[in-house]
Amino acid sequence: MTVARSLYRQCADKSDHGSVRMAAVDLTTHPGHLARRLQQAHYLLWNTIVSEETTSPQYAVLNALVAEPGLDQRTVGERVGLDRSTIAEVVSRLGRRGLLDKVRDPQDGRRSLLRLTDEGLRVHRRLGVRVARMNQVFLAPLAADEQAVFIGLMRRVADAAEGLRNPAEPATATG
Amino acid sequence: MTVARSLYRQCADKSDHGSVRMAAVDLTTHPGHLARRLQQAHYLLWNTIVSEETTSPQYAVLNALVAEPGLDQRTVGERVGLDRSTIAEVVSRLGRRGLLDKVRDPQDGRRSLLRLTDEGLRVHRRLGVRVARMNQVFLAPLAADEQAVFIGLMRRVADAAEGLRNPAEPATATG
DNA sequence: AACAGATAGTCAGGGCACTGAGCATTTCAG
DNA sequence: CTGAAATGCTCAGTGCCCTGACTATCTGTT
Repeated sequence: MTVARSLYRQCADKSDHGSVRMAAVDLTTHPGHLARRLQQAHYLLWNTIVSEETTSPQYAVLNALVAEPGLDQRTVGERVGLDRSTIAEVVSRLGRRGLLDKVRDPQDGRRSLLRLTDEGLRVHRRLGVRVARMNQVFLAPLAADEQAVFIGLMRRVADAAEGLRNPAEPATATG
Repeated sequence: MTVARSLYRQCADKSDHGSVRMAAVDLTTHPGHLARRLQQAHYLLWNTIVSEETTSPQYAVLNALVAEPGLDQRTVGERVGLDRSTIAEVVSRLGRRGLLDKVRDPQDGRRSLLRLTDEGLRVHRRLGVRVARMNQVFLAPLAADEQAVFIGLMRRVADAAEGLRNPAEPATATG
């Protein structure tokens, strides 16, 4: 209701210059801007604490394949939240480093089936401890109960937006 | 304390294959992974609700220059959370579109001073309403009080990590 | 005046993330 | 069985984001 009003106070009075600055908003109250800064913070911590070679999205892919070996590329992307183009790039890099194998599905010639190599498994295992430590550092500014709340809220917002991506099938029966 | 243990349960027993999957973690409990997904969600909403031409970081730069016209490039980057390389690219794009002017500081030949053009001001004003609407949609899955909590938590985590970037001057007087 | 260090900006390079176009394969309707 | 629709993937193009190397300018010493 009043949110839009308070965020963007149009200056009806125009005292030449002083009121022009009123048109600017405070970005630290914008969730989108904070989400971006949060991700940058995470990028930084990952790079210093976890690994400089293996990125967070790459680790996510390795992790998905540890959980479900032989998954096809599209599904892996869906599991970790990467679109078709991005998952292709990430998989390509992991393949180039010999961390996973990629084979055409004999049953369905469109699919690419992915499977970790021993080296891929080893990298995933080695990084696990550091990832946990990084998570602690990331959330360190919050008290224990706040951390739980924070994660819950992030998940709910992210999941909600996920629904907007996959427009949800029109539910078969229409008339 | 127990966080690392619960997040990454090493499988001591090895029943061939079933226990291997235990090594995988649940990414939906990882703040970093959620931060990435959150930012993607924001990107999507921005693209559909606010603008396809002007991105969120670009808007942030415009906004900073509305608040403080004639600011130098580095400081603008600091205000909106963009490093020297990224701010250069964003400014270049905005300049190419004629939304801002960039001039060398006569007082200090290293600096580039930035100032919005009339068109830049117009774009910023036009987007303001949509940005507010987008923020509402983004936070819609949360109740009003939860939204406030969420923003507060994000800000604290982001600000804390900010400190790690700029190692903080040794603070002059120590004794 | 000269030199060392700090500072602002550029450039090259690598990675993530999206869209839109296009290709091959599979599936389904007729 | 055949053509249309759906599906999985690739490719080109754009933009954000970082690091490390380099240039130009300024500043404080000596």
